[in-house]
Amino acid sequence: MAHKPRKEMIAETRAKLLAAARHAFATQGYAEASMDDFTAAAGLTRGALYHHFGDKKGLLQAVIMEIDAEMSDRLCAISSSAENTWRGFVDECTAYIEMALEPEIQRIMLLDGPAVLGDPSKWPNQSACITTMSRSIGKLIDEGTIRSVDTEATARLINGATLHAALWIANAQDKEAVTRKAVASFNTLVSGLLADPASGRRNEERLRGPSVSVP
Amino acid sequence: MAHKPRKEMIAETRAKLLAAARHAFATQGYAEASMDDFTAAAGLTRGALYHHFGDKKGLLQAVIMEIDAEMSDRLCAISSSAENTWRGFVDECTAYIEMALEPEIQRIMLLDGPAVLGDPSKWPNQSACITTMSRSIGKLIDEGTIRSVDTEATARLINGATLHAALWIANAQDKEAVTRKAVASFNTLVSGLLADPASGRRNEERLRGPSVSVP
DNA sequence: GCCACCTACATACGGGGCGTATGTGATTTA
DNA sequence: TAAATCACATACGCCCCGTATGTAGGTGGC
Repeated sequence: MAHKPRKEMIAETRAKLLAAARHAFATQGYAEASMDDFTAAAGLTRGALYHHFGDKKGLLQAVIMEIDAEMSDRLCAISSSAENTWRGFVDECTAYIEMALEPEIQRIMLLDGPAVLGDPSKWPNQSACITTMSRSIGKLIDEGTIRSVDTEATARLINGATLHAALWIANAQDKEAVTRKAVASFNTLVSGLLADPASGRRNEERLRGPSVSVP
Repeated sequence: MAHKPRKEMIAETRAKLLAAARHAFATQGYAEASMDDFTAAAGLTRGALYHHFGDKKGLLQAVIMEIDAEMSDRLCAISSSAENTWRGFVDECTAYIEMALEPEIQRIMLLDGPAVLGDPSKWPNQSACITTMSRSIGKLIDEGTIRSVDTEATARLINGATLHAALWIANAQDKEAVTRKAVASFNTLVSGLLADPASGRRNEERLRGPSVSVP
């Protein structure tokens, strides 16, 4: 195995740079992360970085696309394995909150990403998470479970609500108590979407229990 | 009027620095704004700035506190002048969306602020907007208009939802169409809070019309 | 199989921005 | 009026980004 094929070597260095940057951005934040430092940690120099990603923003964009794809995969897996569509939708939302509690996602996707690259809806990946959630909402409308609303608008509203809830939880002292409050309020809110409010309120009681777990 | 009193001169330079920084942060963003440049634009130097605000972050914090106070005042005025509590609450939410459409607020309060200073809930001012909204929700619960939910949690969820809606609208091409969709979905969502869903759905029709105007 | 070429990456250079240390003139206090 | 304080300016060094240039190893044509 004297030499790996060239393409493979290139992909490997690219991956190493991406991983190093991702780690640095997650732990120190975009602004504080020195390109010299984390390229050196990957056994490379800034030259390689500029060759592959253009500039620091381009690097962040690449990191974000990677994380976004991972998040989307996780959400799809969750919603597709639920017993019914509505339950899958709620699971998806709570999973979103849980993901937003992860420091890496919070720092890169929720704080630095929007500040450096602008509104996520304009990101190249078109924020796959929103797309996933929009699809779930569309299914619920087709089923007649929820009222006929604009899927993207609703997805964005819910997205924003859960996201902020996660930020709140992550910075709270008593995470469990705050999580419980947030989930309860969230369930009340989304019950407004249901076509049959009465059934929604029955469901709500059932859901209030094991919705979100805190690490 | 040979010389103004000293205290007044000091307050004046502080205000000049604050205004210059606020303008620079709003138009160029925190990271791109050069302290040398905008202090010079105010007829001063970085020395004055470090004397008054400690460092660049401290300056941003001061700017944020100023804007936050202004936003809180505006929201209070709106909710207190409504015909009833629920209507005041909805007005408050739509006003929040409108404010988030202003480039200055969007850039400083929604993008750079959280990225540089961390979660707004930990800001010194405790984000007066959230407090204002929590109070409104508390009143609605006392009235029996809405169901008994945790006020802060609900305020944060709604806050996040409206905020994201605003970001979405601001970056859309057809702002009016997007605004209409967002407002409609928002009304559907918050109807989940109402104690009497049926009355809520009646109200909703009434509200769907002139809720948010786009500049 | 040799040579010109290209590509992936390293090295070198310049500029700008932040933070700090130090200086200075005006104002206050005794 | 002399000393001390304070508001602000000046000067310096460091770090970090982006670009321009260099180089070695692989690639393709003949």
